[in-house]
Amino acid sequence: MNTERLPTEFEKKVYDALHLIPRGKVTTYGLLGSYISCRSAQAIGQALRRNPFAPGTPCHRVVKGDLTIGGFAGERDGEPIDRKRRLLETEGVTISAEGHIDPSCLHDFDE
DNA sequence: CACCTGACATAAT
DNA sequence: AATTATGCCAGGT
Repeated sequence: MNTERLPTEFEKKVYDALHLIPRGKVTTYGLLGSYISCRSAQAIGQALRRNPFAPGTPCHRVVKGDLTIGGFAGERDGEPIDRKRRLLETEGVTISAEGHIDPSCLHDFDE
């Protein structure tokens, strides 16, 4: 067994950043990347996609730079996305019918 | 709006 | 160990 790999420092940063996000708020991959000094949002998305701590890690609180839902559970559309949407709304995040998240729900790491 | 490029990390070969 | 392929993207043309 032991087919699972250990979480890397990079992933730890990503998960830790997620824990900094208060309930009812969301952040973007760009902001997260800026916080962990990573200019690649894709690497972050990959770390979230693995989500070794799921569902303990609120990966659904991360959205795209366009304030769109983005993807979830490795899916860019489908039911997972609908669940993510509902989850954010349940936590207090306002989302438009087009999938656009209210900018007031964005969380800043510098504060 | 569609497409390509750039930047970063992991898994697979 | 090195290279290739891929991945909840971002930004620019």
